[in-house]
Amino acid sequence: MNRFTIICITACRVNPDSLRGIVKHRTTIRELAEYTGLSPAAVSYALRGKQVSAATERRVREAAEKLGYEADPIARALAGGATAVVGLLVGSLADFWTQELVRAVQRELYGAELSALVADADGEPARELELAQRLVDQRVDGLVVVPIGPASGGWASIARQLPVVTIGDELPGVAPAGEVVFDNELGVEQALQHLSGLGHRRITVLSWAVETSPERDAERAAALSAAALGLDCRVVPCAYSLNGSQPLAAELLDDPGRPTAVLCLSDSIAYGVYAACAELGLSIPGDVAVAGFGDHPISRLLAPPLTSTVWDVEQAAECATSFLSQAIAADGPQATLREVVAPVLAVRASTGPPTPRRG
Amino acid sequence: MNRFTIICITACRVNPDSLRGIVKHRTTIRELAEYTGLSPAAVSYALRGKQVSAATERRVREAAEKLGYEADPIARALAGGATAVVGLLVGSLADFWTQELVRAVQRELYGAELSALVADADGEPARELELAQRLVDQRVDGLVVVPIGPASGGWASIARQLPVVTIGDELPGVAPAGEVVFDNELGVEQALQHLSGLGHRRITVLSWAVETSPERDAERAAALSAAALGLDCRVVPCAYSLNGSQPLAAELLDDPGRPTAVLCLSDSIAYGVYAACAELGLSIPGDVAVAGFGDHPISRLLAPPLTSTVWDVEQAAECATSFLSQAIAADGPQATLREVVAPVLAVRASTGPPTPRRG
DNA sequence: GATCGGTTGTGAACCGGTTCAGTGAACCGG
DNA sequence: CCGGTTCACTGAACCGGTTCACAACCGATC
Repeated sequence: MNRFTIICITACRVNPDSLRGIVKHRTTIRELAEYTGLSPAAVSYALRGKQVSAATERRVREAAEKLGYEADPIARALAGGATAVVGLLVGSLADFWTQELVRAVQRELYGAELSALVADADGEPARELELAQRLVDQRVDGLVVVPIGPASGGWASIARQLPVVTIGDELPGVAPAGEVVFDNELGVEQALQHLSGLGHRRITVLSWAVETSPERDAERAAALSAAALGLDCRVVPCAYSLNGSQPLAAELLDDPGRPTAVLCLSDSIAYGVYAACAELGLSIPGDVAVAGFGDHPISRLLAPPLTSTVWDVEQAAECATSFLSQAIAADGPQATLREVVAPVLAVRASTGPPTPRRG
Repeated sequence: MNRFTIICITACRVNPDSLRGIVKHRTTIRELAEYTGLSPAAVSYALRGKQVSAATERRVREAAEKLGYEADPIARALAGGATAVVGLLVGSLADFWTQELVRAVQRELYGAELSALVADADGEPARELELAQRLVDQRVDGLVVVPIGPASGGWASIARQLPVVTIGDELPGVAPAGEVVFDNELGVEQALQHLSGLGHRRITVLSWAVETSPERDAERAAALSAAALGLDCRVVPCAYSLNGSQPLAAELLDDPGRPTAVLCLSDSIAYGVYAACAELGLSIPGDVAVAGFGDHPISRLLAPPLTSTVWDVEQAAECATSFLSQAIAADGPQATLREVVAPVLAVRASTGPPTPRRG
């Protein structure tokens, strides 16, 4: 059998202009240098307003405008510059409040001309540090963390490499660039006082299943015991989502000796309690009073509307972004910026006085 | 006044090993080359299993393992390789269903060892393309888009540069790498049939305020008119969020000639209607029946539980990620992968027969 | 034994910025 | 007029990979 080899040589002289729009060519700094008659180094400096005369800077800027030059973020990152990307690491994206926080942070970052590389530990504390390292490898300029894991040495090492801002819980011993702290201690105290005031004595706290450091654990225990004067109060760790809390709540409430009130440290958890109550035919707040934490926009639409502790996500996001921007601009270790967000208890119909049990 | 100049010279001989853990040093490909006695090029090839003998490949892999070598994603990206980052561009992160989708996509991407650069157009269609371009500039390997804007020429150009997968609406004329399509036409038809079957005649559809292309607009109009046989059906565009829909719904319902049923093309919109009803003292479904779209996990917890059209976010996310992975691996234009997700109407207590009006 | 084709591996250029050391020119006080 | 600064800019190295063109080597074929 014969084999034919067909050779086809086409001489092709393409006018570069005709490629515009088909293959996009980014203007490089060297082209800009040639155009302005300067060296690439001078252009690089000029664009960042350093070490050049005002006249040159203006000339370069005009040329950049004209040629539509924009620095390649990847090349800039490799050379050690900023990427304008920050990492946003959350403990559990399944939690509705966290979702709202992500939205708010995204909006703020857009205003600050930053992009976000979002990572979700999906409720597994062990995954947190690995994801953080991955973000660092991507050369993010900074990190916003909503921690659920313990504050290990790995965090300290990361915080030394780039600015880290925490939202919600702290990472003790890490010395981040900024902290937006929720005063959980006070929040829990207020909520328990409210329930206690209504006459509840047997209360269960559904806490998030966070692998806290000893200090934070102690903090929380202290808050609980302090506020719990005279209260029969149990703390149960719980998955940070609706699907996680529903079965746990069902088990907890399907018992004549059930608590008269449940305080959930996240609205997502409270939603699971609602679902469990519906399943068991228990009425809220008649059979069991329920309070949440975070105050998701939907909570006031539930039946009954959910009593919840308001944590302002907009404020938290604004602070965190501002802290991070400052730390990135400062470009060196500074004192930790800190903002404590005060809890406000929004009392709604899901909490009322306990009804006396027959038996 | 005297000036003292203090010169302090400290001869400092640092053992490189002692710096470990203080400043993290990434092993580079050249170090790995030196260690194995090969050239950097050979190592690069070996790590990607190309053009090298099996023995060499094994040797390099072992050395990489031993030295803890991991390729720098930034350098790789600059050299034209893959970044293992994909862009996730959503029309409105304020929409709860979109939030769920983002969560699901994140989880899938984690499984595929990809990271996500998330961008939110925040309900503004004009912002969509700009954000997409920004993601392309960041050298993402691909793009997952939940579009709200029109399919302009800009999209076609982007789809030619990298794989694009759409979820939900399509971008006609763009030829993306993959499409996960929601059959909105059928979904709307089913919902309207349900309402019609209950006896509703005057129905308002609160649609998302999407700047659709003519084709999609026509599609939707066709679906509506086809299903709306005998129905007095009005379509009103609405912001894609609770806060956006509540005032609109309040205005719409504060009118004796109000519709007997409202079909919302997103659960977020329906939540706004619930809020408006609470405000106006209208009962659901007695005074007005309400149906949603998307079936957010919370919807079944509302009072009354919301009738909604189920769009499975897990399935959509899985498909989209799979399509994108395939397209990235194929590394060249392929036929568009396509999956149509069928709507399933979950009937709950928020829809019932209309009550006759007095007057 | 010369030629050929295929496999492995190398050297160097390249991606597109940043930055350091160095050079000339202008400037200044003595 | 001279030594010392400061200013504005340049050349070249560098970040850490990828890839192209080519060389060395091998066995098989004519």
